[in-house]
Amino acid sequence: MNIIISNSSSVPLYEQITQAIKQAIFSNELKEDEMLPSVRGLANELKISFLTVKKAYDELEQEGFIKTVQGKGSFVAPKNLELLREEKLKEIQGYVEKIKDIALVAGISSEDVKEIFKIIFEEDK
Amino acid sequence: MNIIISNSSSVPLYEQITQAIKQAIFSNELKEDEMLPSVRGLANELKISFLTVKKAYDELEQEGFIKTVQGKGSFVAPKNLELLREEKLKEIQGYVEKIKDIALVAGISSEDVKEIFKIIFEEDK
DNA sequence: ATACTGTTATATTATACACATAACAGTTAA
DNA sequence: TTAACTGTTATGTGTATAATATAACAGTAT
Repeated sequence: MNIIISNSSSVPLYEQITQAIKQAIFSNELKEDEMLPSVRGLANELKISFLTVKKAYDELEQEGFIKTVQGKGSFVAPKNLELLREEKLKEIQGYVEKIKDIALVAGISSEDVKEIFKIIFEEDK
Repeated sequence: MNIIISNSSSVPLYEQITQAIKQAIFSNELKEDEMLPSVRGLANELKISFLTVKKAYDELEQEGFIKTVQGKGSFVAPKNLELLREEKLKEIQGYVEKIKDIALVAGISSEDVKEIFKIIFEEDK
């Protein structure tokens, strides 16, 4: 696993881990049914507590990305393309919400935002 | 001042206040040189601690939206809203570009993004 | 049995947020 | 000048989240 985490980031360590693993799953670096690093193994590798890794894995399992079996380990769940798509849609939703907040505070109309959308999405089509 | 805050929001109270006041300044509900509610006055109105209001006001002053004078009060700063607006537009542009990248990778159509946009921007009014 | 896996419990440290209380300081009008 | 407003500062409390350390417990495989 190639995971880089930063102690100084405002993003919690366990979130950085879940993000990195999701990314690995999306890019197929981690394949279906493949075993993830053990909680203690990854913790040692990253020089953090295994509890932090466990928290990340719990979140990944909660969201359906991995399956964990006590005594055996954690494994990439059978891929569900719809789930992955939902994940990306949520990400986009988050950005749109940020845009909405900015527009609201700055008195920028939804028409102005729509115009930006048009320009960006059509600029190289 | 018509400020609505929610302590169940993940956004800190003082941030909710700064956002609301920025919005009031942008919408000209609060005009240039106009006095803001006193820290204690607004705190009483919102039934929160004046320290929380002060933190919000400190942030607003830090960002140049208001000027505070001890003994007198806090006042809307001389505006340069056009520049601020331009800044915000650029910020939005950056987010839209991120969205475009995500959508491309995940095979999400611009129509789907447009749909998300519609939902988010119309959900509260 | 041993050495791996994951799980759970308890306690500690640090930080951010919000609060209450009290005292202090500047401005203004009665 | 005093009273009643403004903002400022200091101290302490409570809560939540994040991350840690340590220890013990439980399942799996060889």
